[in-house]
Amino acid sequence: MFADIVVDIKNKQVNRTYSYLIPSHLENIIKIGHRVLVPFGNLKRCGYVVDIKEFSCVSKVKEIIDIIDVKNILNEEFVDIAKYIALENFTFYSKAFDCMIPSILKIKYQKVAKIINKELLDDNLKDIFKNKKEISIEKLDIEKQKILYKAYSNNLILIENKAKRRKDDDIIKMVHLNDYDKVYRSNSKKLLLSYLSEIDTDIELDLLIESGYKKNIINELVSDGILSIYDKVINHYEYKDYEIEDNFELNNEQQEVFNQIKYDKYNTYLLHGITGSGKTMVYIKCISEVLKNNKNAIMLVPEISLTPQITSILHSVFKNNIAILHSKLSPKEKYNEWKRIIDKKTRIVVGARSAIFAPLKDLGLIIIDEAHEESYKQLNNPKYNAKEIAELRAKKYNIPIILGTATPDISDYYKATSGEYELLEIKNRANNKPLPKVEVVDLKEELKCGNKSVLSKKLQNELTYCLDNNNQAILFLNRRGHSTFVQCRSCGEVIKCPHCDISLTYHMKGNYLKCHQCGYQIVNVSTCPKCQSDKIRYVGTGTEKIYDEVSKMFPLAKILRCDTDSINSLKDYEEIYNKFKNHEADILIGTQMITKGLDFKDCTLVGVLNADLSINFPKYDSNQISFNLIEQVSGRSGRSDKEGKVIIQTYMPNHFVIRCSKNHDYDSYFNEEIQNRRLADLPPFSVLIEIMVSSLNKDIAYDNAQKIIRYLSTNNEKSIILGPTEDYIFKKCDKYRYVIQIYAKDDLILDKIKYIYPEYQTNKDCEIEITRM
DNA sequence: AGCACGCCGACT
DNA sequence: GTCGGCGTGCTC
Repeated sequence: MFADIVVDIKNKQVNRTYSYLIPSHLENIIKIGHRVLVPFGNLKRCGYVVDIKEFSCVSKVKEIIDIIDVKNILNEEFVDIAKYIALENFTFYSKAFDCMIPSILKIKYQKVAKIINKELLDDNLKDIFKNKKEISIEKLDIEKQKILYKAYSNNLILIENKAKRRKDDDIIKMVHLNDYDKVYRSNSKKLLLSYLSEIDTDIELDLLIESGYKKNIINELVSDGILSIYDKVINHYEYKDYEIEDNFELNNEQQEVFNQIKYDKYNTYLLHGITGSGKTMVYIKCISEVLKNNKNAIMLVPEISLTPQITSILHSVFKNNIAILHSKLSPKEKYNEWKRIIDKKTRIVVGARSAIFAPLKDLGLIIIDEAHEESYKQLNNPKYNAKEIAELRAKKYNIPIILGTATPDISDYYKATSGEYELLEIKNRANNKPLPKVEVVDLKEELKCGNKSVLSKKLQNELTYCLDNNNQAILFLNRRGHSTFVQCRSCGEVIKCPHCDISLTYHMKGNYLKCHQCGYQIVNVSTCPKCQSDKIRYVGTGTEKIYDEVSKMFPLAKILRCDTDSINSLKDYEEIYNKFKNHEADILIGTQMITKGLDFKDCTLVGVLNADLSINFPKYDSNQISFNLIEQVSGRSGRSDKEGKVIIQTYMPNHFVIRCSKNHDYDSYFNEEIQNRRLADLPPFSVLIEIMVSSLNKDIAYDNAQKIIRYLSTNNEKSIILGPTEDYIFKKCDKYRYVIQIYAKDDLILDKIKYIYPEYQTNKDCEIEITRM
């Protein structure tokens, strides 16, 4: 038998399958999805079995060396998913496999030098080897490496490539005593043999060695055929009985939604429920239902923000039947959760984007909470959209997907209205409280009145009122990361990255300037690089500045800051979350992080400090992103008996996004936005594709972009092709970047686009990157 | 990725 | 003449 194998090398030239002979002793053992060790050139590499065939048309096939995982960690389903990712998102096959395997299980490759014969070594070499038989080359300094390569070319030593796998916790080496009649004189051998016949069962090798029996004695007996060593796979827990405490009642609206979901066929339900409508309760009922039918469920949530509270709710209901996967787990912790899934110790997986690859079998349901979130798309290595993977898996198992959100993605809602998805709605909050009142403050007017503060008069008053009544407030500023930059007050020079088109970001910790595009750094800048003036100014507009200003205005209030700069781990986040929840602080200032799913009963005021930041962002879906953000953050206000209030600060009070958010009017917003999209041929009326053409040479990049446009334009009638235009960041890492936008309206052009990629696989002067938006 | 092969300049 | 630089092409 032969296996088609994808070799674990991320390189354009080997991004295909290679055919290998399956050795007879591994036939029927090697299955699709197995990881195997294969010879490749003079390398030993990990390979993924993607197909098994009777014949091979290749004349010089090599044989598979060995199987890497005794237990199959991937299967046909994941092989198909990997193919999909590689093909649809223009990436390497092996890269696509990477995201399905816990990092701890990834194969480490190393190059080692081995001694052939000690007598061949001169003093120099002996010194390098010390007393070892083989040494790893990469760790040595360059001079020593040179000596070794020289010795290798003179046939004095061997150099080999090795592939190492982490020791598997669930595979243990067992020692078995065979029948024998040989009599040993060696005392230690006699001792060992008498011990083994005494216990009369197989024993772990490690245990024997721990009890003082020497490895070489055991090995000698193995080579004499007296003992044999074999791998034993431990674990294999079956699902335990589970008690589900789902005896809470759904309200009528929730119950009606629950009743409409059918579990025996592939279907996508769009659950449109306003903030606070109790979507989580519906999810829990649905998951219980699936478990009752002996099937399992995956639930995706965006990033870490939901985990502390969602997991505590789910934990209280599902106990240990739940595994949690998120990006802030250490590789070891991730692996532990992953193994619980593989070992069938858990039946529900909750996690961020990558949890869609959870090796859960017998799927019965996939839930995607906050389905409008952008974070379900991974932007690079490899690019994929967790929603699409969910679709693949749901089709495979013929099961439903639930997309839950208060602010559906425009394309999703369009599909729901056109019948492709099934629309489920919850129109009232679970506690029947009205949505918070929203007031819009025109920042132009504030400026006219001479208020230069980040907080409008209105917001200041509301904040005072809120704090006086011992309530809590959230202030939201949509400024991602650190947005401080450095400017010279003498000449006005803004310090920019020499390799990119953006200004450098100041890092207080460590006192250095860093380019967030290419990583370029300068330490301790005290004078202007242009005019040598020492009048350097740090300009900040991030949450840090807001924090300072608000603490000056409200010196008695306890204030917390929550953004990517102040949060390093899930623990930090949970600490802030719990502090605010327990009312140990009065004001929470933050970025996107604080907009999602949080539930604080004393929070009655939400301030959106600058709604325009996201509306003006140069993206086709900036309206949608803004509406979602405002709606989501508004939903944090007044979730319990206390009435909530929202203040939106903007320079564009008449923009339809602001107008509709003011009344929490999704329908009007949808109608206006879908109209915009229809007129501009934007999704869902086309597939938006961006091709980025980049080169160190500006002209080469431009000419190639032109060439691609000419190619795509021939015989194209329906689709719209725009560009080439300079990218938002025109120069990045010394490369000039041009962008082509395609509003694809038929499959023809999509096929054509797939042909562009191979053309540029070997072009060194000019790179392309294709992204489906 | 890593190596062999082949073509060119610069040196014992 | 040869040594070593890197550009090119191949690995089942």
